[in-house]
Amino acid sequence: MVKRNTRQKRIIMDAVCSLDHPSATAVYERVQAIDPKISRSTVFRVLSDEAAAGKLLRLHINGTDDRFDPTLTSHCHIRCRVCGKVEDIMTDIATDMSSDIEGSHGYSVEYCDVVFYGICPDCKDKTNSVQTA
Amino acid sequence: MVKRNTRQKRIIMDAVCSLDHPSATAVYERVQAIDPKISRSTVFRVLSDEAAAGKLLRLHINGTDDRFDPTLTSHCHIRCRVCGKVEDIMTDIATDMSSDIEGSHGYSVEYCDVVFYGICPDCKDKTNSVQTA
DNA sequence: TATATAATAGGATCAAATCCTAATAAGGGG
DNA sequence: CCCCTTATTAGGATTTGATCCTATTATATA
Repeated sequence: MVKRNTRQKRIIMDAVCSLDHPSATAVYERVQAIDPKISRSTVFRVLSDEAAAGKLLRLHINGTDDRFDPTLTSHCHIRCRVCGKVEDIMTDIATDMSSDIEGSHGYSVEYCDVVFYGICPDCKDKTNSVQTA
Repeated sequence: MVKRNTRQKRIIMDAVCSLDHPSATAVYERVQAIDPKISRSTVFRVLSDEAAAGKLLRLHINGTDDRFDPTLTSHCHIRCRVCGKVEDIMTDIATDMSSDIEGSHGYSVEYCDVVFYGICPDCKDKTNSVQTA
């Protein structure tokens, strides 16, 4: 008996998928709304375990707590420094970079995190309307 | 009177420069060895302030606490998952990527973090010698 | 269905980071 | 060169994301 498919685990994974790059706390709040009996430690443990098992990505993004991402294909992220939103960027540039690094630095590269920081179109629009008002 | 050049600040910045991508705690320990009267909160505050002022980079790297880097020119990082070492990779690929993102996603990109994870040449050698032994 | 044990609930605990306030000292003005 | 304003620090309290601990629960196999 290796791994059990528990109700808690299903609810937690559903929450990750239905939210947008949520933090563990955000997942916990969503899960609480569905079943208040599910404990914080279960949420943190399941997220950690699933990330360690490669079922989720665990993202370290400047200025926020860790985020979780069910999208496993190679991609980048971008965070708006105004509204805090994190978005996927489906590009595979990192793969080319990884092989460059292998050659030039002698590392075996296993994984690559690329995070852009900036201002999203929505927040740019808002800033502009304030300026022109 | 805008900003003061204090002895504590000088010691802390020297420590960051003499260490290799140190965490705040590593800086604190180095600083303690020089002057045990300098408090932990001063170290954390100075590092945060200098990072916010753009005098240092603050790196969020998976599986470790924040690291600080006095190198301000655009570059990437790589972390060995065996020994934990963090190295600079002086490449400017991120700049090209940033302008791509501006075009395709409408963001104003201000900054980009690129972190590779893998195994450094030293740790690879050790692994090999164990295997062949 | 019975049972061995993986997984959870809930609280305790840990550590990085921040906050608070009286005391200190940097550095510009006189 | 010294004084005075106030930015900065020391030191401890506090916050918070995350992990750990243990009795209890419930999954999945025989």
